[in-house]
Amino acid sequence: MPVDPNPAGLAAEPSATAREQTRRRIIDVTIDLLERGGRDAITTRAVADAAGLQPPALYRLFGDKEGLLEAVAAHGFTRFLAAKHLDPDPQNPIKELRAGWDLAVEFGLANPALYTLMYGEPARSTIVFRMGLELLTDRIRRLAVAGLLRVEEDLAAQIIHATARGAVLTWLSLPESQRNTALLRALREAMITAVTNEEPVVQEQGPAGAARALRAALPDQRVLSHAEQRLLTEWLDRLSA
Amino acid sequence: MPVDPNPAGLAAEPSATAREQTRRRIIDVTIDLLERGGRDAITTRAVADAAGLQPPALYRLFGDKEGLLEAVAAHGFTRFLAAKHLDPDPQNPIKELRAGWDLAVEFGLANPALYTLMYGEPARSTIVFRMGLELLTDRIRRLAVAGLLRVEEDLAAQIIHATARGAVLTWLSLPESQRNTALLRALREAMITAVTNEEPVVQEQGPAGAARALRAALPDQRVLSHAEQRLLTEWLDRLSA
DNA sequence: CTAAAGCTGTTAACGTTGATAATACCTCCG
DNA sequence: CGGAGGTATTATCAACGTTAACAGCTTTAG
Repeated sequence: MPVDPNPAGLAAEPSATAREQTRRRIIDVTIDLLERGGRDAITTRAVADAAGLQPPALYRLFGDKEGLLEAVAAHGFTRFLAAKHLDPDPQNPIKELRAGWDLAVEFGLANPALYTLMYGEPARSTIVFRMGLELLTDRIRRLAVAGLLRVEEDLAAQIIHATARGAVLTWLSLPESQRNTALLRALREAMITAVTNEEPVVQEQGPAGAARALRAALPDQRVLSHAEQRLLTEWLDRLSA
Repeated sequence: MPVDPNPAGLAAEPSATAREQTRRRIIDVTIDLLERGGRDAITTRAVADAAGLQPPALYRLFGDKEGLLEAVAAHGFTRFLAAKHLDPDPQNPIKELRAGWDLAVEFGLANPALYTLMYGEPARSTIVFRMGLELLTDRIRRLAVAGLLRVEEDLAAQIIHATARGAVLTWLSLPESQRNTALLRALREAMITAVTNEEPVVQEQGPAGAARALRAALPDQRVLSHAEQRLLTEWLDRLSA
């Protein structure tokens, strides 16, 4: 693993290092090759040729063909997200969740070869997989704060990802004549009902509202001891104030 | 495409033709190689060697490496289904639908390499894809007859397939420490509510929802000490589950 | 019974692929 | 000026998918 050529992080921001520039160029031509000729069009020779290099140069920059593919996957996704502008201050968290799911699916349908590269084999690119999941955390957090989350946050992220992944891959497997957007809508709404509550379980947002809601529901719980519940109740009272 | 050596369908049932026997042997050793060494372990030379043949023999039997992989995918699935015995006269079609979905997912989790081969790339094996969908038609038909189907039959099949596919691939992408069968249950029930008219069981919310809301809002609070917040977070995690 | 036809499988080889060692270029710094 | 260190190149390797040419064996035709 090569070290950062600019460890101090000084200046040098405007134009990235030459190394980074060639990396970007290679990644770009690789994505181009991928979308043009499919997965098998990516050979070290073809990529090097399209980037104006010789094959061994790739190995110094990416270590491996797998490394190149990982870099391509990661960059392809972030590039797509950068093109879209996300609502900076959303108000309806469920609406926002729908939009996020649609965005992920749209990416897959618009870049089938790249998507297949990223999410076809489960073995590859746990990095990209985690990137995608972490992208959801903010949205899910907002749902939780609003008292709209039906399941744990991690599980919610997994459900959202799984439905989107199944939607994209199934869609791409269907012959065009059988593709119907009703499939996408149905899966999205199934995701919504699995992840969210229709009615918020807390009246007002913030710690105080949530604390009051929890305090009201506390008598039903069975996982805390009496002593724990006593102390918890005290804290909830303080938080409610 | 070679013609059936026994077009009349007379006798000759007990032992298949020699051609079919070697095909089976090759397919078997290929599945073995696949499960043992992953996708890349399938090379024409390795397969031929394991089957006691020379590589060109494969080309006469399967035409192509892709043809071999198709045959492997198709046979792997049917072999799994043959091992399970399906309820010949089911009475509750929704229960049967759940069982069918579980079966498909179970197959994926038990044969990850084979499943990835079949359902990783959407381009490959539209044959196997259709086989899987058609396997659902009977179950879906029974739902429709009972008046329990919420959507068109084709769409229902697609939804069932997509949720199972997303479930398996997502599960396999997760590190073992994060795998939780709640994901599978949640996706299965989401599928049920999307496909059938069954009223979703209004699961008792209890304190979990409020606990999740409070946990998400906790970083904003200012009335509890660090230590108190730590302990509280732990309790909230338990209450959320 | 003999000879042609047809499978089935082999040997040998071709072009391509991912990958690496050895080497040349080039720039920066003392 | 003269190394040092990074960068890219040439030459090459082993492995892969695939094909042509040919050899053994069984079945069928005359």
